[in-house]
Amino acid sequence: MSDKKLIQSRDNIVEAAGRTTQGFGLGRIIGQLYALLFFSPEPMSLDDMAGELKVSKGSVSTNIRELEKWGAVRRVWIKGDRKDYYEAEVEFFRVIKSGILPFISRKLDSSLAAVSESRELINAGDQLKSGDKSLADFYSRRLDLIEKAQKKLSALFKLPLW
Amino acid sequence: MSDKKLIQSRDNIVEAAGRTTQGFGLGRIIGQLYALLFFSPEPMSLDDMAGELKVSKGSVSTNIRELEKWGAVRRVWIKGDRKDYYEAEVEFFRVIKSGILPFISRKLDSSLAAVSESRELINAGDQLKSGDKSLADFYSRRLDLIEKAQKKLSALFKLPLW
DNA sequence: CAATACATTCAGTCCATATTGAACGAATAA
DNA sequence: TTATTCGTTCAATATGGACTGAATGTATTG
Repeated sequence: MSDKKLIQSRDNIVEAAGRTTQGFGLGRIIGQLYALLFFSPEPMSLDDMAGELKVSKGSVSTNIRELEKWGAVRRVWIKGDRKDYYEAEVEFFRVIKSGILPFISRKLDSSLAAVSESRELINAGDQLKSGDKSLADFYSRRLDLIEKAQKKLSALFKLPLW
Repeated sequence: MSDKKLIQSRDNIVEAAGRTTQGFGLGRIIGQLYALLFFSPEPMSLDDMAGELKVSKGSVSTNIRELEKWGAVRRVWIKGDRKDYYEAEVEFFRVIKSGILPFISRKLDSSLAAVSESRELINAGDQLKSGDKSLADFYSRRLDLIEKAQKKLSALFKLPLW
């Protein structure tokens, strides 16, 4: 096997990772970056990564900090070198637990603010015509369903599964 | 409370649902549609929905069938009427279990095809220069990590959590 | 039969946002 | 000090894919 074949097999996964993150609405580069570091025996600098992926340094900077937030990569210091180097956190489940799940959780929380708002809007009104009242009751029961699901979901997210 | 206030509180949630699905890379209308039906006391036709959301009938048709695939809405027949009517499946967890999780699972599976491919590429080569060999070994160990995570993940997806 | 009333399709348009790259600031080196 | 060498920012651009709406197909009605 030539070195070229090895690089090719790595690039194959890099590309797939990019497609995957793109498919989940996270952009292509973030997945490619993680895969690149995951298959790098040595830490890489921003310029290294930009060069390998043929993308701008600005993109690498932005995306690598996103990955850092998730705990998917970490910065490593190399003595006598001013550049920032990064390596991948290779324990997937640590990334999922400490990075991805909280990320999803936060997104959901922010959308649930609307539910509380609507609940207040509905509860606030007391003087109702009879037709409106039955519709308000219906809405109220629907909101109950959402809150029930919310509780189940957040309990699930807190479960120590791994 | 006026009827207007009720509609407003519904639209508030419809909008939030649209933002949420958009945030997850699923498009705005699919979330708005589900929320609209979720808060409708009666089944709605395609024209009803297009009218309420001010979007094209084509969009409604496409998105409602996506929701149908997920089991998030179901078609209901109203006698003596040629239109298709839809109502929401209001049990969130049923939707998550039978619609959303399999959807995610399929996405992940398709990206894991690349892993097998790379595994084969690496295992196929036997005559290696020594430098290449150690890199090949490194890649091989990384692939092991991915497959380990894959197994944990698919086990998790099959867990009867609710 | 023709006319109507519906849902679906898909080429074209449009929009959200991912990505770029020049400008900037900070830190180090000379 | 000035000149480099980094990383970051953000206005501008590029791109993927969501959305539109006219055309199409199909079933029903008259």
